[in-house]
Parts: sequence; C-alpha cells; structure tokens
Amino acid sequence: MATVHGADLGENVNKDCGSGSRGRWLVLKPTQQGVLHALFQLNPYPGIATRGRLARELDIPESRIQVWFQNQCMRQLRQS
Amino acid sequence: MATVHGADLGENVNKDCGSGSRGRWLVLKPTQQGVLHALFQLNPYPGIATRGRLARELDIPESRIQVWFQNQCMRQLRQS
DNA sequence: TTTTAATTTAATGTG
DNA sequence: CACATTAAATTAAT
Repeated sequence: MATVHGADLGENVNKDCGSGSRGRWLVLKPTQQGVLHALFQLNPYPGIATRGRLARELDIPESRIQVWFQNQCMRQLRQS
Repeated sequence: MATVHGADLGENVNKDCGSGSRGRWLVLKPTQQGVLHALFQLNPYPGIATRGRLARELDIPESRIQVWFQNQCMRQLRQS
C-alpha cells in the first residue's frame, strides 16, 4: 500500500464541530450547506453582522462562514 | 507513483460525454444519481434487462450502470 | 487567488 | 458479484 497522501497532520482532523454528528475533519451538513447556498444567492458578500448571526444560527465558527463564502464565489466563477 | 496496472489510462479522460456540458472525465449528474439511488433502494441487484432500460433512460452505457450499482453496494456496507 | 490536504466517487482489476 | 485499489474530482481550509 503506497501512502500517497500520507501527510503527517497528526490529530488536526477535528473530532467534533459542535453540531457535527460525523467528525471527519470539517464537513458542513447538507442543512447548513442549504442555508449558506440560499443566503449566498441573496447576498454573496455578507457583512460581519450577518456572518455572525449566521454563525450562531448554524452553530459554526464565523471563520468557516467567511471561508465558505470565499470558496463559493470562486466556484461560481469557475463554473463558467 | 507506481503504475501497477499498466493500463492505458493515459488519454482515457474523455473530453465530452455527449450529455455533459463539462466533459472532464465522467461525472454523473445529480439527476442521474438521484434516479440510480432511488432504483437501488428498490432493487440493489437489477438484471441485464433493467440495467439496459435504465441505461437508455439515463443515456449512459450499461457498463457504468453496473459499476455504479457495485460501488453503491460497497458504499452502503462501509457506512457502518 | 493559489495551493494543500482530506474526502468522495467513477473506474479498473482480481479472486 | 465481492473486494481492494487507483485516478479524477470536489471541497474545506491555509
């Protein structure tokens, strides 16, 4: 077995996100993705206030909200 | 990277699937995945007739139908 | 924006 | 057809 991706990241694959039922590393649940996607269509560039509220509502750190919106912008652009 | 299976996968990354607007290699569309998943729940082991009909309905080769069902079986088992 | 790393999925090969 | 494994793609995060 060739460990192609054998990166020694140790235990950095967080075990629980808070609401995460499956602790893979960091995966948003379909429900959370749905909310994020819906809000993205309304406003691709939410302010800190909106992000904070959303973070509390989805029970995930604001950092991830911000990252998700950034990645979503890139994804939308690369679709074309 | 040891190419253990000296298979000629070099240029086998099809450029256009026909129904796919983005011909990367071969990705089933959510619609097709939905149909396959639904049928899998009804019958995980469809015969050649059912596979053929499904292949024509989804407009994809029967081979891929068969492979998908095999992989789906594995996935269901590995869930636990 | 680019890259890295983890996960998933389509496909191949073997028993 | 079950099973292991590879290659390509997706996605979260730096």
